[in-house]
Amino acid sequence: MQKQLTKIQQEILEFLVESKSKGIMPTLAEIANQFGYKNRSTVQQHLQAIEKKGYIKRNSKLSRGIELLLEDKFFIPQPILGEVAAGNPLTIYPDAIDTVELPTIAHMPRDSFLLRVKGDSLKDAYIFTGDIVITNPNIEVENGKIVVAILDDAAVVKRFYKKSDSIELHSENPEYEPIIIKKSYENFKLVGTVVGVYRTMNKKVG
Amino acid sequence: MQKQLTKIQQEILEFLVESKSKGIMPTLAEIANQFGYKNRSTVQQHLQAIEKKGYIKRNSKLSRGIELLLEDKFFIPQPILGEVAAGNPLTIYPDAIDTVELPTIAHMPRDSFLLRVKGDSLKDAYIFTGDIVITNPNIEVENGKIVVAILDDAAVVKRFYKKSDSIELHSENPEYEPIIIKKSYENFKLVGTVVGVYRTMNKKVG
DNA sequence: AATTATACCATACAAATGTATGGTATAATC
DNA sequence: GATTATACCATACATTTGTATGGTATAATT
Repeated sequence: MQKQLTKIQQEILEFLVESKSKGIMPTLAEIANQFGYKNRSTVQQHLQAIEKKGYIKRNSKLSRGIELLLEDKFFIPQPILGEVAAGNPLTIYPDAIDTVELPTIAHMPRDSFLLRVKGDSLKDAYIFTGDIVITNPNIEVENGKIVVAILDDAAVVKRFYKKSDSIELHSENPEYEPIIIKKSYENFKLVGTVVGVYRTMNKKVG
Repeated sequence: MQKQLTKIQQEILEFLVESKSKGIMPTLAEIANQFGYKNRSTVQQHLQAIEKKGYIKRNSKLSRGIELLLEDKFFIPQPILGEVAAGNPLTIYPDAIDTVELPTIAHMPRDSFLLRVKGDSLKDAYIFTGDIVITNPNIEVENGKIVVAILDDAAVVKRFYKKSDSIELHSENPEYEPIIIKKSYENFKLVGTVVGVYRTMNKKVG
């Protein structure tokens, strides 16, 4: 069991976790700057205290060498941009509707975003309500891949098939009919390709 | 479209991706050391070339300040240590049996490892054959969590319940009976807690 | 009353770090 | 034949970085 951190130590640790989620650990100077300290020694001493209590490990003389221990106990909120329907289309929201607490284990590349799935039309592709799909708008959409698309101002996640004069969005669940979009139809936009599915085990599922 | 990298540039870029997956970008000196260069300027010039071709961004004067662009095109092979049965116990392998290409989006904490699931006893917890479970041995096992355990030299992934004089491993699939282990039984060992599930979308599933 | 933990500051220093400049050599391209 | 890209080297330098030491002040604990 870890010892209790003081409020300031907790704030510094949170800053470390947040930094790590952005991909780069801060230097002492950057931490000092963040908290308005005029001196790196102040930070140094806080870090020593945090290390002594077992939350981090400082790698001697290595720049940006702070390691987070107990990584999976640190959670950072990530915005969820909307809910995406695996069954019938759902409305997509302009701003983040919710946040999901991803462990620092799940790094977000800058150009990807998260969507939470609602509905069960992709259940035969093993994607379920509550799953977070990692969506990348910069990956070329290919036949047979699972994509996120906006159709009439609603978002869907479906398997993509390009035909000669139309685009078909298939569900894997036979209860749902494929959506067929004629090429002339304008209220259709591909958002991105689903590159992965991530599910945390923090909350009991099922 | 990106310009073609030379072989050396490609190797350096791969080293950067690998480093990032380990959580910390290298300094010029560390790269030089890795490739046997006697001088940081050599690295500096390679990085300039890689940046010019659009693969990375160097943040001026910032230590370890290399950013990876096109992150989702970078995949790093991670060893899968074995197969884990969600149904009946499977043999566990001493060494890596395979590798999976995880995108850099899925960060591996140093102390976690990957196991590939085989079997469908956890299908009601939405874990299926082929899924990669991220397992952390340093997280306290709690009631109701999904854990990996070794039972008679076979590995299983099940939901964990501690009773007064026994441990029960439950499947979510009613077709499988719970495994009940008496406290006196010795050929049982908890391996770790499943902290996440990752599934790539590269191969067609279903 | 004495001790300890916390929360800052200033000053100092060796090593690490990114950067710059100039040089050599080879292969490919124009 | 001239130019350009590639692939190294050496030397140099201003900053950055982690670390060390010593100091002040407050609150909590013994």
